[in-house]
Amino acid sequence: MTIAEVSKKYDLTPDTLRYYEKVGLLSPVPRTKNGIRDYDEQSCKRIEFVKCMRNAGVEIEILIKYMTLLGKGKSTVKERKELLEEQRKKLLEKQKNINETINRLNYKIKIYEEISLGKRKDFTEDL
Amino acid sequence: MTIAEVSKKYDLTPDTLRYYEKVGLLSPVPRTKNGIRDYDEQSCKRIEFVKCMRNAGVEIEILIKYMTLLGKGKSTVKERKELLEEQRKKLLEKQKNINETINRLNYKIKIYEEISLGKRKDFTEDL
DNA sequence: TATTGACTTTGAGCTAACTCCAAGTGATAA
DNA sequence: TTATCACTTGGAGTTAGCTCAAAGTCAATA
Repeated sequence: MTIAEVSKKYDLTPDTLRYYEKVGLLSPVPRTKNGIRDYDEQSCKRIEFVKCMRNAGVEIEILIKYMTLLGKGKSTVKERKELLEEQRKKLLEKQKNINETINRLNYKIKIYEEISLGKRKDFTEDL
Repeated sequence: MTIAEVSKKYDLTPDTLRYYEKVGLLSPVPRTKNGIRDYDEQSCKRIEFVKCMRNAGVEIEILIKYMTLLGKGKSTVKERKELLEEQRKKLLEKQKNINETINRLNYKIKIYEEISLGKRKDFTEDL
């Protein structure tokens, strides 16, 4: 697959794909004889994984570390597990924050709704 | 309340508090005769609100817009409601991404666990 | 043959959200 | 009185994660 195809498939710009490769998120992508990237199955899987993690806000540095461990084979399983557990912990925390904020927004929006409908003429701004 | 007290209370650095004020997230904080900030109830409420929103990743630009509308009184209720609805939509999307990623991490961690326990000697790296 | 268009590289530039620094002020402690 | 300390300001610096620009290569088309 060319970079344009992969770019379309995963909705990441070619620049971003090259950047990910440069910083070590992807093991060097195979090339044609003229040096043009020809993404294989493995590269695509990694890109999909990275995209998923990035969408959740996992830092690139962490992903580089993970990919490096992955490249070293089975001896790094324990370390990889610990790394993923740490990220999960962070995401659970983030999830909690987001849930709290959504609840707060729900409340505020409901109040504004009521004001709009004239059900609350008494409203004092409280945030 | 002094900036140091507020800083401690909300776990935000004094620099961050001054920054928030400078960019317009807080209406000018009251001062003592020597120009030292003396945070009042309203300032604290705003700080708490901003902190909650920032913890969920809501952009400062958006919050500035919201605070500006808030300052203009009841005529902006509809606009404020729309703004909050948009942010809620973004957070729901984010929540979805995070949930997906947590599920994926749970799966990976489980697999690594099994490998560690010798239950899976056959494992092929798949991400 | 000439040009188009997708690719390549290197390296600079950008944005958000802080974070830090230098220089100054004013109240309190020794 | 002198020194300390928490505060003040303006403005520069930092970090993550891209994003863009310039200059070049190569295969395919007019």
